[in-house]
Amino acid sequence: MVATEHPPDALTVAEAAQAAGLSPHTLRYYERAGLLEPVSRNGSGHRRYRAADLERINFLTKLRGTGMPIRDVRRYAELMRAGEATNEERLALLEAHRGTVVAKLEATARNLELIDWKINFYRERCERT
Amino acid sequence: MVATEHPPDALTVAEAAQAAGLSPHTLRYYERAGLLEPVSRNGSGHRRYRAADLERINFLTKLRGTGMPIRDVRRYAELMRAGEATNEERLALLEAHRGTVVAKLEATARNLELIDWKINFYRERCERT
DNA sequence: TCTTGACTTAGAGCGCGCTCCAAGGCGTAT
DNA sequence: ATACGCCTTGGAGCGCGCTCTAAGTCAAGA
Repeated sequence: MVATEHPPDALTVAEAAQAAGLSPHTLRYYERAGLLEPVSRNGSGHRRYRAADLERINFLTKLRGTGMPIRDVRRYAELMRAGEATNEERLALLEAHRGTVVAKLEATARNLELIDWKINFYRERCERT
Repeated sequence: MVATEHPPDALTVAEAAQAAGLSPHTLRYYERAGLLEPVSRNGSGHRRYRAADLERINFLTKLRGTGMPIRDVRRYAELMRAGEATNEERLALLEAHRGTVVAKLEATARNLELIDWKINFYRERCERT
């Protein structure tokens, strides 16, 4: 069988990766790189992902999905590990990231305007009514 | 003097790079990589950028600025070189890219929602009114 | 004449973010 | 017993997009 003992509701690395839309390789890499706390293991040393792990993975994929660099995600993870005292800094990190993302969205939208203009240009030239 | 003879209104690589918000290195790299037609040279073999070059550079920075991969920009440049017969394909390329960009914008906006939620969470927790 | 400084090239190097490989372990099915 | 299949690890490799280096050319100024 694949997932040996499934004690409570824990997922294997393959299952968790699938659920997160990542590869098992990537999920292990994130853990090694300090983006994720070391996840619990079963008797054979295999990773077992529980709901809390999946939630953290979900949030980190949002961070990555908005372009936050690995090193900043790691920083965020370190702050999590450091406890409640770091709430202010976590907030600052997220706010700074938000600013970056919004700026990037706006810049992309502006760049897209010229591309749209060019698309219209070609549409007319191609006599597609 | 820096820019030897400035015959009509042509810019040196440094000037053109500055105008485009790129480095001279990058501008030469784009030319080598086929993203840009070989630009004209002065008697000493130095590049001289004219208005038409600057326009093409401007457009390619929009493509790059919306995340189009180098290889696709090169493809677009090849189509330009191949003449009017490729208008349809150029249009298709730009439309496909537009779709990719819009999808990415939407995905980013969705990802940002959860991040915003988290920001609000921390704002409350930090008792910042 | 010599120095300065921007230019030229081919090619090497780099940071990022994965992605994969090799060698080995463990638990179940045959 | 043996094979299968998924797991483990450290470390190598890769694709992308620059970014820089080295060695050399050229034109102008002192």
